[in-house]
Amino acid sequence: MKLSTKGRYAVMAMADLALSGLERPVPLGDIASRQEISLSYLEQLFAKLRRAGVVKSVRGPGGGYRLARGAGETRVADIMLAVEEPVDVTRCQHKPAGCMEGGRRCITHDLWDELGRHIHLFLNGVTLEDVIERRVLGMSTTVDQPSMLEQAAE
Amino acid sequence: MKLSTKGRYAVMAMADLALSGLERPVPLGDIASRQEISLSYLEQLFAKLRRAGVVKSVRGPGGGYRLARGAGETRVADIMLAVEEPVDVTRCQHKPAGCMEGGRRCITHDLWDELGRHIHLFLNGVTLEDVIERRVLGMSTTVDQPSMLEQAAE
DNA sequence: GAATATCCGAGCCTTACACTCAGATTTTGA
DNA sequence: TCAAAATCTGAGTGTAAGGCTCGGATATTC
Repeated sequence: MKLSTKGRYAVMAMADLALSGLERPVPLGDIASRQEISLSYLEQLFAKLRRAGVVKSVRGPGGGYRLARGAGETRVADIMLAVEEPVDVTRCQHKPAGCMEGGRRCITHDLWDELGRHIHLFLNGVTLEDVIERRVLGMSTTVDQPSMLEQAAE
Repeated sequence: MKLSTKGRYAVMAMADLALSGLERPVPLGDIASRQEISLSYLEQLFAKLRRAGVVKSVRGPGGGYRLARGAGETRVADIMLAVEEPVDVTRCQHKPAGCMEGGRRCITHDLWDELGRHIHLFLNGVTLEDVIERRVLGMSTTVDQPSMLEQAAE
């Protein structure tokens, strides 16, 4: 998973949506002015989020976006994956099996693999609800690993 | 901490150095050809690594680079920090206290903070020795948290 | 039918990444 | 002593991606 401000903007906007979108759909213009993000840019991000099934849209006046599921069921990892480019990552990834000639994996392959998994595990363990309830601090010292069952259910 | 191929190249080269540099200093040309990285680019990376105290250089014929400390004491996080740009990270970081007007921290501030700490903890828990001994796989499911004492010693 | 919203695609500017080039400096050893 | 091997250094280059703008199409409400 890649990490750039694009993903951060998306999560900021989604947190804003989760906070203010309890009743009616929230127009992007509102989020744009509150979070100081360009409207057109937000539109692009939310197009991806919609295609990924993270939000639903309502067109026309009184329309806007709402969460597809509850804030407690929307994981930060889903948002990042929807918005960020699909991981390029060196010359390791785009060769089918192994990144060096002769099909061997390069010496650091496992490391990046593991780091990616690590980041994903963390972001997958944080929901939008955690974010807006400010329950995130300290999570990396007391990691709450999702159970095997939860993992398998995705 | 940023994550790009620059850091990956650096770790690849350092792993190569740890493997082949047991006796004498290793010239960058050797690493460049083995890892298929441009020599001039490697020179730039190793200049940063040297300034950070991660490697030592020996000039002249028969010279090259060697690890400043042992492979077991060289942490991946040190390599990444030496080489990667010093974290830009949204408009959160470059304002002294709080990233929104009025000194409040934005709603997602804690999240990125915690993610950064999480990544650092992981990479700080992996040494070059772990990498070349292929002991990395599975680390993120059984996280070995460095003890508080180790943390404080840095 | 006018206003409000999502949709969509093209394009622009800047920056960083990955890399090249040309050369200076230090040291070895023949 | 001098040529070769190596680290150093700074300047510059091409490309791609990130962040953003613009112009408009489409859908829906009042």
